[in-house]
Amino acid sequence: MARDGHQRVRLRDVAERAGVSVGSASQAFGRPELVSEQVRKRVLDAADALGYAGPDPAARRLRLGRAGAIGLIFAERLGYAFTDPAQAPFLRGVASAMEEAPNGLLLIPDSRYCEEAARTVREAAVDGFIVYSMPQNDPRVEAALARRLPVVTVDQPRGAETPFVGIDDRAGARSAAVHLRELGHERVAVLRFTQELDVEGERELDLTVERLEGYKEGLGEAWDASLVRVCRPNAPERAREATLELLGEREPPTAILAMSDTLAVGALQAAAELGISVPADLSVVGFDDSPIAAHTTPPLTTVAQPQEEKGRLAAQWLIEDIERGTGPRRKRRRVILPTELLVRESTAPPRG
Amino acid sequence: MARDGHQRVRLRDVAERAGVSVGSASQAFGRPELVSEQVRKRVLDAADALGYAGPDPAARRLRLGRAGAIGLIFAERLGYAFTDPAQAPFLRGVASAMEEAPNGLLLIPDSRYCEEAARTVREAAVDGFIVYSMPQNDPRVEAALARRLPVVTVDQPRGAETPFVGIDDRAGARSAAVHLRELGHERVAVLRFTQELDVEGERELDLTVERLEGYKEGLGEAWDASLVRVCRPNAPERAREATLELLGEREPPTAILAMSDTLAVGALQAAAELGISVPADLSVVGFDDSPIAAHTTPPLTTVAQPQEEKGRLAAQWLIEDIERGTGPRRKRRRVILPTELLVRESTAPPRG
DNA sequence: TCCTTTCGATGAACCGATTCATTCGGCACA
DNA sequence: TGTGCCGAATGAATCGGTTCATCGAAAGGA
Repeated sequence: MARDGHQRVRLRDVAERAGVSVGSASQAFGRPELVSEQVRKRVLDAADALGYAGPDPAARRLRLGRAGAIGLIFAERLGYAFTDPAQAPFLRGVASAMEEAPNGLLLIPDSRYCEEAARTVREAAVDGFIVYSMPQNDPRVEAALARRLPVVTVDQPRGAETPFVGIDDRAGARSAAVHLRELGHERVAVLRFTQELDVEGERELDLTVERLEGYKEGLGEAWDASLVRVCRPNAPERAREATLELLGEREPPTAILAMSDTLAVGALQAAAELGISVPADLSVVGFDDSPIAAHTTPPLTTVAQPQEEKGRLAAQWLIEDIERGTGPRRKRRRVILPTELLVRESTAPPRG
Repeated sequence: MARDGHQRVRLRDVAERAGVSVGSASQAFGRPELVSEQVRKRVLDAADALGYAGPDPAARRLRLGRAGAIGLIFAERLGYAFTDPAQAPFLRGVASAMEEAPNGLLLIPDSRYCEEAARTVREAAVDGFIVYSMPQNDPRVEAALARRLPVVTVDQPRGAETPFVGIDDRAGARSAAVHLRELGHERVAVLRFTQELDVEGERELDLTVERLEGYKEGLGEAWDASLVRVCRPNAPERAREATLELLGEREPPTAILAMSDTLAVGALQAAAELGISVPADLSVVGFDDSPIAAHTTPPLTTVAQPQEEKGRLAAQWLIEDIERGTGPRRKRRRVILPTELLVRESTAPPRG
């Protein structure tokens, strides 16, 4: 027995030591009911003695034709992706749908170099992909589609010929705006995501456009383009700065529509810094109903979207497609889940 | 060409169509410099025509002996894991260390059934594992170690014979407690994690014990075991309830030590609900310096730990080990990164 | 013209398993 | 004793590539 740098132990070695054929050894692990109790024990003992950890995943995968994992392609750099707490419920949904089978979830980190990232997609050992909030024409998305594996798209891009899970962003945004109008707000600022995700190429997030349209529709004549601020990345800091700026103007807004709770948090923070009371002097509405929304001070009025359900559905559909194999394509599935305005304590009629 | 249920296209088919050997076809993809421009073009064209998406990952992995991914084993059910925003920076660190090579990050979801989870670990196509904050003797950890792949442990478990990255939990906790003592607090409550992670078997998180010890040391004679509350899971809700209860007592605490920012958020919320001012009437100290800590109201005093650095280091070490292969084991690496008390605005001397 | 290089293509061996058609041994029954 | 049957073990084929020793042809040099 080699001491430190021991060779990899193969099934063959185990079989040899146990004095049986590789076939039998394989059965002993994979389907015990096909071999005699005796052989099974001998094989297991031999494996033990040799320190054999079980069949090599790569090899069995090749033979079985299944990777036992699904890939998840994120919108931004992996790191930033995790910054938005709204994604946690989505992942939870995905995970819950995957609990039954021993599958893994392969995150595809976005590399600094786009080409590398696409390569990761091409070389990923997975049975299918979930594409989550990606801009259209992203090289990773294209690489995923090129692999001809089952793909389910969530939020973005909407156009592709794949099953799609999304929400009615426009309606959700509109409901937030209408809420403020009904409270009587006239000057409403908007904290929005950036439009171009990449410096080069105008890769738009439809989602951003949709929400913007929704705000516009809901605000009606109260819409004021000069009160729109772009926040990039989607993190509190930029929102805080933007809000400080907005509130410092001669005629500050009485309410803020933020495209995410993360941005709303930044707005709340700016208000607190300036001693401006929310909701008495400023109303704030978020989007997502992320886990933090209920725990901010004051608790955030926000547009809830069923993130967990989205994740669960996407994973479920994908797994179905994978299991059906290259069978007959069902008609393209597509669902738009509803949003709901959750009125908490960050909104109130404007003063005066 | 089959229409819908088209067969999988193999390299062999491409080679045949291009009129070259499989060897050459392989080279055309893998190392273009070894074949003539002419052959390369022919192969690529043939691949195109056949809709060949590139070499099958499973097969090439088998041959290459590298999976091109590392596994990440989390503490709790995958879903809950993502609930704690403190883990985001850790993941970011891991991701950043992985950016260079086209690697994937395989999350191992905890199944409802422990056995399933261990099986996922056994069958995961990865080159190594990062074990992150896991209780000792967890079946998944054991499965990971049994695979004889490189493993790096973070936070937990401390005992294993693997490279280890952690922080000085006790010192961190102590510094938080000392801070409160120096401000003059006498009655200090503690919101702690649970000790047993599983109903059966007392699988302790050393981390919890360590922090508890730290608090005890720092508080000295102000330590009062009757003011300790267990919060499970690690989410604001339980902390909120516990805090409401604590503040409703006849002689409420003037300060709270929370083992995570997530718990601290719950405490802040409870205080806000009761109209108790933080920090005037109640001081709160968190742990982690998670992304939300700076954005709570008021901004949270907390023990910062270098999550991102932990992630980066763990991934770096793991990748080194993987690349060195079964080479000579270096002496066991182990690092305890420093924590730092960040005093923000949630702590002040007690009233009166 | 003949001998060396050099460059590129070839195809067999291999990666580590699973599967399945076949063979074998033993037992029951006629 | 011969036949039939059944459960269990066998081992070759296969999964889809990569690699490398070998070979051939073309080019260069004497």
